[in-house]
Amino acid sequence: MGRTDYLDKLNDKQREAAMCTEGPLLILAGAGSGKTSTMTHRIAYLIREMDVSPYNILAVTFTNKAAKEMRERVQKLIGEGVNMWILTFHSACLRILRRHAEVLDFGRDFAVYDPTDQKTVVKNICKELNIDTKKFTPSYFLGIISHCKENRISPKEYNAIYGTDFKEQMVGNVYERYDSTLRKNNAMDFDDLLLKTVELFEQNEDILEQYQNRFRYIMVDEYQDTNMIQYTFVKLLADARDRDGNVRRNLCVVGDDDQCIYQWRGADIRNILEFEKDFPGAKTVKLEQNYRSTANILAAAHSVISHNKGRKAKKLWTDAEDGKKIIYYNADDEKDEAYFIAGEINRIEGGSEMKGSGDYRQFAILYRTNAQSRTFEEALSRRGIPYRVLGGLRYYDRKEIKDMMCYMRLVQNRADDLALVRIINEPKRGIGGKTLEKLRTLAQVRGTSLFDVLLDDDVISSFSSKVSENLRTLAGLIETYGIEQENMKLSDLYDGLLVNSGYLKALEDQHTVEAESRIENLMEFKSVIVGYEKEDPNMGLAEFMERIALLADVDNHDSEENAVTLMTLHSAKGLEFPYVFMPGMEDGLFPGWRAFDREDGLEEERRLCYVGITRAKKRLWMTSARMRTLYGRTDYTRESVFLHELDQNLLEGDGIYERKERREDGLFRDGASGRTPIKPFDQLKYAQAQTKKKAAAMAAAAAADFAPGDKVAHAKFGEGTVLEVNGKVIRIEFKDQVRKLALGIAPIEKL
DNA sequence: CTCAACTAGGTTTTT
DNA sequence: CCTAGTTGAG
Repeated sequence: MGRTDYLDKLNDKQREAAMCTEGPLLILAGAGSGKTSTMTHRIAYLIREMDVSPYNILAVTFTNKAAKEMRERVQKLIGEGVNMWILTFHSACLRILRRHAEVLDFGRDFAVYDPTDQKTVVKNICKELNIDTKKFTPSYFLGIISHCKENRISPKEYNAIYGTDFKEQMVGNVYERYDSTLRKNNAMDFDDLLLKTVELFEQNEDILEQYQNRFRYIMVDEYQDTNMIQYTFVKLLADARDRDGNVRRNLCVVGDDDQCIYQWRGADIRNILEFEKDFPGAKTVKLEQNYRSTANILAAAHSVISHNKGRKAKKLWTDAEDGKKIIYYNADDEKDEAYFIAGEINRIEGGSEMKGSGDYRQFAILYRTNAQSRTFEEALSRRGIPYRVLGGLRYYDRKEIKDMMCYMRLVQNRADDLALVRIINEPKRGIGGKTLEKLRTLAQVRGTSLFDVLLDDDVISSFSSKVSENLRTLAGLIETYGIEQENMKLSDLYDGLLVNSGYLKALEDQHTVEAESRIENLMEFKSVIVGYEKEDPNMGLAEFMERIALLADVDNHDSEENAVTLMTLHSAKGLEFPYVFMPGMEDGLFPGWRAFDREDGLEEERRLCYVGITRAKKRLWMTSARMRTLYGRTDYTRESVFLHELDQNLLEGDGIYERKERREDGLFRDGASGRTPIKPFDQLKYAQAQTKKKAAAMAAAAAADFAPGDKVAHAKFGEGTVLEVNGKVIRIEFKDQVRKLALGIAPIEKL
């Protein structure tokens, strides 16, 4: 037995969980209760005390970030680097599938299609089937397809079950074609990674056994967010038998039913609620001591989440001080909200708590939707506060990055028609719809990939000399690098493709600001590649693609960077910050409208709110805006249900935070401020209000522009109308669009 | 075939 | 507000 003093850092419950190594174990870990610490210590304990080889341990998480953190912390505990499977569900499956691809009739280098690729595939199918994509959007089909895959309904089964009406037949048709297209392209989507792995296990007992024997100890993080297929994956691996026939089930799952926020994506909260039923003899350990937040923050979180029904009984407690109260600010509009938050960050940073240390990493602004980030970016940069935005448009979704990735994908996997179509005329090679159509039909008739058609010189020669020349060059390029990739450095391959494809030159010739920034992005991508190379000098193309395919934007951020963090509440799960802002606390935004479609939609939003509140260590702000412009429309709002549910005693003052400063542009009259009284939330009224909302909002917006006694003037301005109040231009109506203008436009007299 | 100009539609959350 | 798709002129 080694020294176990590293376990002293754990509290009794945590230690109990860490040292319980055999049989099924459920760790109900409340927010901030030292979940990761417990898990990593458990792994360390297995290795150091129970003589378990790291080789025999599998730990799965949902995010790369969580996997990375766990690995780092385990390494710290047991010393040297360990080659252990601490991976996300998807990357674990991907690894398994690469090894056994042939068994499933896939090529070893199958591609992984991201949502953009999926959309393209469905779009093409819709075109083939003459489906009006305005009536049925690609995402409509993809939603159903994904749902099917999560619940293991094959296209055949779907048709058998649902083939009744026209719409369902159409969906079934699309699903079937989607599936065969991916297979033909030697590609899998995210859902496939799990689905095919489960199928592999079920259809090949020997392979399953091989993994069962290897992974004798399995741990699952965020178990509350597992869906049906993930559950099956875990169950298959855990239901192993020992030599003497006993079921082993050394499965440890960790989670918190209050933090289940992915039900909309198929997560099944029952997995955690019924763990003890699924795995008889399971032991349950509850971690209820919170080490993260002040007592006030914890109480606030509790006052909100306790409105949910059907929770596992547990209550977090803490030794920490009460701390400051929660600040609520009801802003005029989203700009005012953003300026307030920027001001508060300045105030705290320069205040007694931080004494101007300039450490902006301590702040986070957590919003419901990515669309909200813009206003904050503006307000923060005006005040010179550094920030970084996570999520939103993914780095790898940028056109130029995707294009280069497609070049690389094609080199790796020539059957990837999607990639070829994307880059065949990028840069411009004079290949339009007609040429492409010809190639497509040929490929279809011959039953080969598009690329194979390009290699047929007879075909190529039939085009005009310019086109055929270009196509030959392209095909040659891909072919050459296909051969050379083996003994090439990854970054050289990238450079080679970038230059020899003409992609870089085409951008350089544009001489526009946009092209410049694209080139910059491509250079940045190169440094990403070089970074990977440094990590592993032998990294091949396949491995690189694999690593990058499953990367989310959130994983890409540098946590060392001194900046305020802006991200969605969803991405914030698992993180913590001393100072947290939760803007947009308005019905319709948070909780979002869609929450009312589902039976327990509101409960899920409430859990999201709980997640947000419990991210805060020291202080928490909540804000709302009385008027909000989102997606170009301005609407009046009302305060979020969650604000009403919050224990009002925990709010500073009586819930009203007096504004410290006014916006200097003077768009709003002083008399306009004032707080809507708190009324109990009434869902029915709320729904009715929604139907009348548009008309009311339009009338209200018009009335809001001026008050009785204001000097109002209209004037024609080109094709639009200018509205001026008290000598200041408020807005311009242009055709049917209303554009609010930045100040600085000339007053009417001067027009 | 390419480019620019315009229109229409869609906007929660992610591996 | 965005962007993706369409249209029409070169």
